[in-house]
Amino acid sequence: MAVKKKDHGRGTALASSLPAAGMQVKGRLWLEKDGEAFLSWGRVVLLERIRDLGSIAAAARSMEMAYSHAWSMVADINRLAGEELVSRTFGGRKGGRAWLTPAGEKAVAGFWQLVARFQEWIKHQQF
Amino acid sequence: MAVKKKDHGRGTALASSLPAAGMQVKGRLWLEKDGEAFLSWGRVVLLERIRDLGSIAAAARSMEMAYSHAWSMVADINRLAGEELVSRTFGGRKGGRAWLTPAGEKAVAGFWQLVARFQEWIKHQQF
DNA sequence: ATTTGCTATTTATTTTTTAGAATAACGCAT
DNA sequence: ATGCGTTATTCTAAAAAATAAATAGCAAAT
Repeated sequence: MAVKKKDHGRGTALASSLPAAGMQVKGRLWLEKDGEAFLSWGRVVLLERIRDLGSIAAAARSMEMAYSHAWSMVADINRLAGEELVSRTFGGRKGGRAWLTPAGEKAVAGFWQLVARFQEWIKHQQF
Repeated sequence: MAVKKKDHGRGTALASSLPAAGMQVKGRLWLEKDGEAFLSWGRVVLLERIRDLGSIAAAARSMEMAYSHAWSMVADINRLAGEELVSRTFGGRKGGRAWLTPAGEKAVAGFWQLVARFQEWIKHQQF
């Protein structure tokens, strides 16, 4: 397998330093709202997949994640954001669909900007 | 309980930004050697406890960690370092003891220096 | 009305991770 | 030589996390 589908787990690094003597500094960032996990790598990837694929079910499948898990993540994200980052309808010929609101798009973009700064910082760290 | 004893788990942040609107940037760093986890917060705390308490068993107890888990962490750390960061003897009146080698002390100090830089960086990040 | 494929929700199962228990070996001190 | 509390090691149990399964509701299109 060329690229792992499930490369967004908890222990997985978001950034890493340039290797020196086989030793690398690895790191991970996430956002908390009122002390509760709000956005992390995996969650932001999920949001992007929802945007790209148009449904929570398809997004979950593409990440080899259980639908119920993806669904509860979306519920948490919307609740903690205090507004909908993901909107959806259900019913209809195609069963329903889900999409990112403008606030959702902003959150995704903002997270990746933060990650980019982190990657830049960590690149210059050494042990 | 004033201070949690087990505050060094995988999902626990090493650093966090100043809270803005209830939203905080949290982060975690670790070191990998040849792609395998080498030093992380929990492992470095374990090394410090070994230094302070003089045995792996006492260190594990103080962190409410199973001895067998602490023991295998020490084995991994020494293996990945390519030299002993923790030395030990066994047998004797007091059963045996463990201590940090100079290389072990250096590793602990170096890790906290890295963490300090990380905390300084993340403090100024915002989402 | 029926079909369709999703959302929504709960419950059960599996997997993974971590803790715990149990046993042997060790060697110094008594 | 015996007792002691550790290191060392393996195996089992428990806890946590993730997946899977199962069911109902929905509304557009046929």
